[in-house]
Amino acid sequence: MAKLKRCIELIDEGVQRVRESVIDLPSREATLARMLLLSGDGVRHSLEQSLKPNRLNDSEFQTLMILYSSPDGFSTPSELCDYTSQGATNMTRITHTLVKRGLITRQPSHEDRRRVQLQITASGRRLVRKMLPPLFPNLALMFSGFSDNDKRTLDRLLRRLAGNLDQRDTPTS
Amino acid sequence: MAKLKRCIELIDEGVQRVRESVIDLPSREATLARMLLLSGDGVRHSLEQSLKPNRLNDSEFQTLMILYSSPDGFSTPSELCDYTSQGATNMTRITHTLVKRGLITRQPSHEDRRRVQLQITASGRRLVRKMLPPLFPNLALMFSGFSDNDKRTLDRLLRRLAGNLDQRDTPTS
DNA sequence: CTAAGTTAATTCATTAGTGAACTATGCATT
DNA sequence: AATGCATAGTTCACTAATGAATTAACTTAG
Repeated sequence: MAKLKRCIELIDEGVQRVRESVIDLPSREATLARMLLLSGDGVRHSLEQSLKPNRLNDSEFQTLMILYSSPDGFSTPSELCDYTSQGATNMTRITHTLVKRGLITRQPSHEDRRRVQLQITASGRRLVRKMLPPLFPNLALMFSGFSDNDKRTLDRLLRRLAGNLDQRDTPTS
Repeated sequence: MAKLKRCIELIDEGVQRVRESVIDLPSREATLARMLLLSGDGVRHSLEQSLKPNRLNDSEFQTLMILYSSPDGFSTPSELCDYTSQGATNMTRITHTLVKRGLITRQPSHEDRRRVQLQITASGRRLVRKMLPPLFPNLALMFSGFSDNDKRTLDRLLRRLAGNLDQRDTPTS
């Protein structure tokens, strides 16, 4: 990494050259889409660098954070799947590793015996409180040079993009 | 998928709740970072849906596109690694699958015998020209409702973000 | 009450991608 | 020419995530 700007230059050049041989190429949109892919990967990479000392990856961290922020500290695998856009298969693995590390517990639900109750442990809460503050400087750096207005605008545009992306897989027919 | 908006709502709620117990949480930045992760994943998912009928994933497609847009249709694995931010290991795999499908050729370089010359084939070019146009409507949908000004702004903000992310892994010390 | 359908979670096989170690070539210095 | 160092590409072992099939438990319609 540490060369996103260079990648964007290469995208610009590539799109430009493809444009010469492919008519109607929506070059602005193609470039934006590539930059969004790149930004997402860059943010994830930066985040995971910060998480690495604690041997958690992004999806494990996210899962732990949801349990942390849940009012009672409880949830279930399927709920966590919804929240994290992970498949059930992967969530099984994630929760197993978190259990193994003593950050959460799993026990069968009494109301619905298909379900599994997951709960964050005291140790899990402690880890979250320890991990969060060191992430803040990264976030600040990431958006350094962004005015309040820039941030609001980016927020607005990303929400609109999300709405549009949702359309795609919702066949309107 | 098809629920990015829902995920963003959950992020909003989660960040709000974490804010109550963690002082100094930069909630706006945290939300933006999560939305960028989500957007990147959403764009990739949408793109890969479109690529699937041709049994290519994003990194294979990207690799093929670079060879397509290269003036002479030539490149080398290490160059492709730079362009795609893929590791050399993975590029070995990617080029092997593209060769197997007859979309590119590989032959040892004469100038430098460590190198491998990769070249897109006529069949590879044909596939690219066939695949591109069906992607355009998706790109249009993705940015529907975006004014020219919105697109310019998003472009500008993402470039700035990329610059900031590059800082992170470049220890200024 | 029971048959059919749905949901929750898991297992297994497979795909993608990474890091470390290795081979071979080229390059620079003496 | 011999030594040391850097680069290009590969292999191998491993991690992360997905899709298909499976098991068990709940739900609903007849």
